[in-house]
Amino acid sequence: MVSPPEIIGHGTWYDKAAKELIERELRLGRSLDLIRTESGLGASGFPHIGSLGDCIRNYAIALAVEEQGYKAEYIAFSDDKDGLRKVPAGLPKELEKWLGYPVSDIPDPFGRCHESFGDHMSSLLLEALDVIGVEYRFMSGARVYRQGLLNREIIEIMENAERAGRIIYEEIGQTKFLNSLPYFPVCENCGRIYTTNAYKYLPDERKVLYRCEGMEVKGRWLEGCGYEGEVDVTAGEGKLSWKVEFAARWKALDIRFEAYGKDIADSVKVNDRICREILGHEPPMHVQYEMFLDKGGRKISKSAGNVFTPQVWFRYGSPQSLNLLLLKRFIGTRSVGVEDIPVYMDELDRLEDIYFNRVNIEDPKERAKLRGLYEYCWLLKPPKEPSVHIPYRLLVNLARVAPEGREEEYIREKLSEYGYLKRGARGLEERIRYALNWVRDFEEPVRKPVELSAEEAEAVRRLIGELRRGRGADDYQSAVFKVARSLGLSPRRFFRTLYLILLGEPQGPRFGPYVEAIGVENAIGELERALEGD
RNA sequence: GGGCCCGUAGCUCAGCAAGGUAGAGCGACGGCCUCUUAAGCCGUGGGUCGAGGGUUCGAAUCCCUCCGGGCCCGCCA
Repeated sequence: MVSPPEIIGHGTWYDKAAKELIERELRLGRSLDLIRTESGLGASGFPHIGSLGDCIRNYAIALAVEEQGYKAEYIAFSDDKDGLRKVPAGLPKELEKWLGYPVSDIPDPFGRCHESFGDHMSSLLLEALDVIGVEYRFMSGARVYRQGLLNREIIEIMENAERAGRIIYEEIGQTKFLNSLPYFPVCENCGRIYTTNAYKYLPDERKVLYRCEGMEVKGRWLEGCGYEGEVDVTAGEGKLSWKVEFAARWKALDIRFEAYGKDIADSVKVNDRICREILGHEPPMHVQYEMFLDKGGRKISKSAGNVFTPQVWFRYGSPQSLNLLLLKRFIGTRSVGVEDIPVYMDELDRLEDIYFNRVNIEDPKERAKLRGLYEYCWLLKPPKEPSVHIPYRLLVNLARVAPEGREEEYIREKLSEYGYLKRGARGLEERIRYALNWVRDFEEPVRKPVELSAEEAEAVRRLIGELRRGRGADDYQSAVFKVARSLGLSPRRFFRTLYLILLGEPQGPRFGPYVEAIGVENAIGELERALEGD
């Protein structure tokens, strides 16, 4: 009855899903020569952490399929034929004139670094994929339409547009496609894609007739130019509505798996039926996951319009720590913010300890799962040796007090003193960089001028004298007590004042060694400034 | 209107896939260098796992109902 648990692949959710996927394909009698997974890349705004989640989760399934002994491939499909619906936060208002245009037709707002707006945005995501090590086959929607890769499916859908419209209505109650074709032509006159209404299909010529009559997009009316035209649906001068486009993609590109966020759940539901009933093709296996939400509060980056991008994460944390966030759980809404990065950095260290058997986990299933999760964080290419492990907060604390100009040296010395470097220092440099970035960006000392009483000012003056005469940490330490005693001041209070001056905090590391570390001249300089500011 | 997720220690949350002794961080409390400075370390306390029912030898975990909170979609993508 109680049989030992069978561990599939690396023991993770991905391995289990991959097994189900393969079994499903076997049941359907399809070829197993190549199992493709896919995700759509939004190209109309800055890629968010969640955008990367779409990619890496579908890629992880491809990896898991390969672990089962089959060939697999992940396709990153850029939705760059979609129109611009809203000017992303952080970009100039002038872009409003491009609302409704396909993002692949809009010039790159950042200059000439990319061919188009859409190209710029999707390349930001591709960059992140490269940093993380995701292998993908990139496809641009605009190019796919131009190359005619979806033509057979487009025609089939146009010929059955009435049925498609009914399916959409039945599934989600949307009436629009009962009267319009699920195809958006790019207006030959004004160049916009969301203002056109395709109302008639001419099967012999494979053309749709349309009027540029305008549409409401994100609560805002985009007035059409009134142009009436016709367009060949195989010419790549328009696109299918999302309500039917996925189905076309799935069949034409032979996609077997697509995990998606719940925001597009309705579209997937409709497309599943379109795929089966109109294209006669069994849709891919799906898994639905929750969204990643921005945590309010902390300012991240002005230039990025406060979007929590992968690039922001990489400033403070490793690619693998981001993978951990994205892979560890599928269900449950995740509110994420930069403040979570230390947690994931530390958790990854724990997983690494488990992977390298420095920490024993009794339950074999549990152990397999955690080791597997670690391996997937490295996209199944884990390092041969563990890295150095230092609690992120400790690094931040050290980075905060590290004397300017020799931060790294100081941090290394301290860590060595604390015994953290006994097993080597693999990856220490990056960790120090992350912590320094953290402190620079979030803990820029808000050193308010310290108000000194006459007595305290006198104490500071005397201390400066003592520091000048002193030689080394012990002298500096003693000086504080000497001065405090000479004025009948409580050393506790005096230390507090000194830390407020030097660090902006009421506490700090042992005074003498700290003064030595930052350089006694620097310390004296700070103290003199405090006197002047009085 | 339709759908999804969450509810676990004072606080923030992990654990739930594939049931097997209730976990972490922060806070609180106690201790650990000494010329009163420990951003560190060690330890302690703290939970009817939202409520009720079901399945099971066994449920935080699976199923059902209810209560409370949140999110997504609604003629765009």
